[in-house]
Amino acid sequence: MRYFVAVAEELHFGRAAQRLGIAQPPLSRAIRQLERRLGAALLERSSRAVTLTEAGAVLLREARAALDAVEAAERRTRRAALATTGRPGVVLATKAGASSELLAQLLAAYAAEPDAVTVDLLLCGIGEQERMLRDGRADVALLHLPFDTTAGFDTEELCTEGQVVILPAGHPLAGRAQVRTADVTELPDLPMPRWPGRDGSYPDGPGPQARDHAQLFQLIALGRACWIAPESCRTQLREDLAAVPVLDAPPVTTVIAWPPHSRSRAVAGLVRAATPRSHVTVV
Amino acid sequence: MRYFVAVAEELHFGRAAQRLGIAQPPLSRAIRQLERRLGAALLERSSRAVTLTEAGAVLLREARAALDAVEAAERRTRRAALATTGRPGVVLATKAGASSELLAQLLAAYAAEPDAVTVDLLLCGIGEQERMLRDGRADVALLHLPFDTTAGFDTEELCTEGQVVILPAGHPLAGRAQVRTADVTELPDLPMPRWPGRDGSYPDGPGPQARDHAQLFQLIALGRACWIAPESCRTQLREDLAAVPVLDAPPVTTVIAWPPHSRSRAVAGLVRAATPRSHVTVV
DNA sequence: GGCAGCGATACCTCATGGGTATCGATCCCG
DNA sequence: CGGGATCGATACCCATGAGGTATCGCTGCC
Repeated sequence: MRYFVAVAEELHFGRAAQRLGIAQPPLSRAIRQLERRLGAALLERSSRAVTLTEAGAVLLREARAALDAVEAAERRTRRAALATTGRPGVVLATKAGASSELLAQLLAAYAAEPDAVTVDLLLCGIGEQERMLRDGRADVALLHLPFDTTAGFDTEELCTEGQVVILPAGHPLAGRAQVRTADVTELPDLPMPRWPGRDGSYPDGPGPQARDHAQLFQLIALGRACWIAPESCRTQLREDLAAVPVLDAPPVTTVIAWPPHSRSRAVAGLVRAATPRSHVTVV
Repeated sequence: MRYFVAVAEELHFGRAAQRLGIAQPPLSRAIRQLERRLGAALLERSSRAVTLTEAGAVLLREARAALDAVEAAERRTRRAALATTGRPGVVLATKAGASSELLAQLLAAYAAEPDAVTVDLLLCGIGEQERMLRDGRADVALLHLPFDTTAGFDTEELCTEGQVVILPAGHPLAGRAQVRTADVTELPDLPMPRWPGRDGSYPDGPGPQARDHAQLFQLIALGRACWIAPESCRTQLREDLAAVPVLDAPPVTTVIAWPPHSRSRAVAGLVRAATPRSHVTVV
């Protein structure tokens, strides 16, 4: 299955074989044998290009999920073994540079619990938290709707906030009490920067390229870009930047998410610490 | 991993090997090797009994999920291949004998869709739908909260209904307009029947044994048992049975559920057909 | 104390996964 | 229009390792 995913992603037997660290002929045979076992044509080989069939596309999705599940099984078992012999811990995946205040509160609240263990933070790129949770590199994650998808996880809502546009301090719009999306997406002098995708390549289009938040803020301060972000980022803004609420931007909801069959008491503790409201309303 | 799950479930190398169709020594070696690869003690062997360690319990849960995911990948790919060459179809898992009216409506509404395909019904025992969905034997399922758990699936609420107690027509309580749970659980003459678990064995306790709904209704009609069930079962009641609403029984919510990464247009169609309310409210 | 039950070990066999060399079909380009 | 380059398939070989049989060693138990 790992083999099939590699070929389906590369759409090229040679490169896929190289990526897998094996030769090309065994890979060809393995795929053919998988096709015979499943009784399904997975790839269309036209001697010049390889394309996925309908069934191949289905298998690609399902196989990714399955491979993530076995990786998660191995990783979580290793961690569980470490936890009994050495220092126990729990891995929390969160977006780099987001919700620092909420995160600090959460960590403080959890640390106050009687059986709290070490919380290892895993700072992820855009949308990487889901993957981390799925393949076991993280035990629990903070996700941001509507950007991330919570499909397949148990979640608990933490907070909802509006979005602001981040502008250079001197910009004409920076004095406004509020703006609308159209006001800032159509600024020819301040285009949205482009972020690298998971493969490290930048999408086409106008706007400068930014690799991280520091670069992003630098670009904005220089008057070369603007950016829309959740309100809570205000606490991290430099002095030469301004934030103006965007009225019609979708509100961002932060949720804490964990794999549905998790029985870890550390994860349960974190979730409990993250949602004190339920206790409050009960009392 | 299959090997480990077998041993962890049997807690006995010999029986597990037999179940797997292999000899005992290779199984011992495979487990030991898995333990070395993961760097974790999974089983406590005390020469007279085998028990799970902490890490072993984690792996058991995770490995079950992973194995289900792998099976699901194979099954769904096979079905996808069949769908392109032969007759396409979608498998709907539902509890045997439940929500027949809702189900009929759903099937009718879906059949009216332009690109509807054959819907194969998979009638499941108590709580089996989740398993079917997880390991790919079903593409979509009707679940009943709070009995089933929707963990790990995408869901859409269909309807919520109260519960009724089913009594013999002549019973004193049958004339009441409503009862409370305590009124019927403490009837010494009408105990709740016992259902077989997933392994086919009956739990201990009072009450007759029933294997299916026909037997259950027969027992009630004979004045040997009573039963609490969702309101909608009234349409299937025989004439010699009566149903009385139970005030404080938890309401039952029927939801349609599907695996979160499903991109099947048939599943999407079924969900759309199941939730016409969104269309209605829009119009 | 002998026996039965159970997991571990020793040793053998063969199926299978992987490697190298090569073929056959396209497409590209001069 | 033909030669070379590209890429997947095929043929053949070898080594690893999964699985089988026989047996050991430990531990309760009658």
